[in-house]
Amino acid sequence: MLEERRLAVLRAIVEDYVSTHEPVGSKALVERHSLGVSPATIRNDMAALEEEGYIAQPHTSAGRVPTDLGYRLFVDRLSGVKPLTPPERRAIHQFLDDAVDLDDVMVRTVRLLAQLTRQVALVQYPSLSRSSVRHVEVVTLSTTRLIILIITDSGRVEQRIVEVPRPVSDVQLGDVRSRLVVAIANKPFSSVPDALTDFDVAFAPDDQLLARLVAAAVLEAVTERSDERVVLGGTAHLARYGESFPLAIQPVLEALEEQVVLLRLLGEASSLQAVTVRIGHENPVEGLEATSVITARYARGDRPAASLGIVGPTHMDYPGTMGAVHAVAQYVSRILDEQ
Amino acid sequence: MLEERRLAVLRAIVEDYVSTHEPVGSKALVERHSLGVSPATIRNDMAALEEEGYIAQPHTSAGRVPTDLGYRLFVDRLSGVKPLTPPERRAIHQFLDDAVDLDDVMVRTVRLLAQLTRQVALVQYPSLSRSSVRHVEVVTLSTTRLIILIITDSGRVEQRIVEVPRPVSDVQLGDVRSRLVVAIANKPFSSVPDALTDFDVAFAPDDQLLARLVAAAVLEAVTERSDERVVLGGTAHLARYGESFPLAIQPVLEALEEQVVLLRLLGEASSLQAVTVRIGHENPVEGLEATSVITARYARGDRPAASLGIVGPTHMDYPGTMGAVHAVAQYVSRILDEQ
DNA sequence: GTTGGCACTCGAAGTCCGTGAGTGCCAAGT
DNA sequence: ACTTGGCACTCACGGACTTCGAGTGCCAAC
Repeated sequence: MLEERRLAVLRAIVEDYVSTHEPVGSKALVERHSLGVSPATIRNDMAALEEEGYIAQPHTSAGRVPTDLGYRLFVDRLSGVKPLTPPERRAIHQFLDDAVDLDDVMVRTVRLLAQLTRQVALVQYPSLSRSSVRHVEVVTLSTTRLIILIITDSGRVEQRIVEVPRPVSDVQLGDVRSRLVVAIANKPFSSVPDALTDFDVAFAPDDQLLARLVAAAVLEAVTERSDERVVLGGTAHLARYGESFPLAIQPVLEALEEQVVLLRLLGEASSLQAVTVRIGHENPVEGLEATSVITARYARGDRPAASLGIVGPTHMDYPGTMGAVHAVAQYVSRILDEQ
Repeated sequence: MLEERRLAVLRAIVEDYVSTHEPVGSKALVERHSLGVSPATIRNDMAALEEEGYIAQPHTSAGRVPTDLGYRLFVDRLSGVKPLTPPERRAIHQFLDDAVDLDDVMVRTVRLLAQLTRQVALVQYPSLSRSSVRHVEVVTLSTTRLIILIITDSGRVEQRIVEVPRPVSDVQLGDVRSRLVVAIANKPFSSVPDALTDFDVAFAPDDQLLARLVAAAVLEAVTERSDERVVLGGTAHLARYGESFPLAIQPVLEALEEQVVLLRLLGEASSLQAVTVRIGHENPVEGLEATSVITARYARGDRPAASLGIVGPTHMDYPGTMGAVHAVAQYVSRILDEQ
């Protein structure tokens, strides 16, 4: 009973603080929520909550503000995931259905997510590591430059440019191409390294160097996890917090410019269904101590593909944002599946 | 004599304001620059300059600040383009020489430019309109989905996905592919539309729909100026102006999220050699009234390819920034040329 | 055309309250 | 054993007031 009300108080504090962005006091709390007790009682609960580390006062004689720990408890036990409204769902549909290719899906998704959540959005390209090779093509750009194209079953195209020391004849090229196709076409990426070991030995001695170079480039394209590309959008939302809040945007913008950082933010998402929330200091990235990251995985068919999510201030609308991230991940999965 | 000193005063004001970001007064001016006259004289000149609209006072009894017009005069007549230091040149070299493909060149360039100028950097992909088709490839992704790849002579790969109503046989596909190659391989983009008119009539009636769909996709890829892609970087620099300056970053970030806007910023650059500077309100984009844009064209071989540049507050170091933009454009031209 | 002098302006920064939201604690009430 | 009203206390915030000084325009003298 007692414990229960305390949690209700915490929930109310989080909700009020998120909507007003101002420290919330006992009196205001009683007025805005029908808690059925007096401010004095609330004060006792607040003192307890503060003791336990869930809330804090910016200074004596100010209202309370949730701590990271408070948000954590709120997310874990006090809030659900708010489903989207039908109009929102419809908007997602319309927006994503018009996408023409994979790049377009990614760009549209990031825009959509930024718009829905009014936060900075991140979308990772589907992982290559579970893709397979649909087709390989080798084309000359000039006499000593080749471009190798690897088309995956997901419609993604990886390219690598190879410089060769000596001009390549059409015959040589044809030879390499056909052997390459035989070796790796329709094989999963994971088996390509095996398939290409000793790729060069079958060639005439003069062509072995060429074969080696091509094989190396293919290998690089397949293993180098260049799939780890992240699209970013909605950074303007960062500027919305009119300096009044403890969110210095410079370090955040800086962090977001690093692909590596973006990958780390998205990378550690857990299970497929759930939405992952990382709050404030829980976040492994320097410069983002005052932000929370909400991510979800999306899938292609039955296998997880990659993650998407948002970055925003810790005092955000968790239920709503989690709902949006979840919904978008689902829809992206569906879109990819259709293709 | 008189006229000359007035210009010297304007130059001094711009230089001081750019370095201190504070309105500059007559006394400070005399102290920091050896103008050889007294503050009172400077005041007279300042009054004249203000009369003519080159400088303004934020409020009575404050120093002067250059107006957009003042910066314009400064750029046109008072400042040169500051060449880079040898170490800087070396850094550019090293940084760009490691690029492995076109995407990489673009990404590295934008980083480099942002770092050198400490401003937001923009780099446009080389124009496709002057490219020619190196090779075309058609590959099936599933029975009813094809992917068309167009490899340009600059090593860029354009892709389009085509949905076809009926499954396509290997024979049909081979037919389409070979005819497509005959029709457009090694032709400049500009002549592709002509080359593809009536592409379908040579096919068997049953295959004409397929041919039409493929031709349409190729045409779209070639004409849709999808070359108009801009890479953006260094947005964190926007946050450097600690709120103290009349640069609200939100509208700027918003503007920079629109590809269309970026293209407009880069699009109207003038001649190949010169660096274009657009100051404050001269800028055609809403939200960027308080920023200046400095752009330069880069080339591939002898033909202009596209533009790159930076966006920053009007009170920036014009000579240095112009130097950096110019130098980077040159180096990018060189790199592209080598490839 | 230049200069020193001088009165004037006015934003920035500091100081000094008054106000009020908010707190913690306590004793009384249920 | 909680809850509650009462009460003294704290302290950030905002307004009013003042001081300070950089900077100005103007003018008479050089």
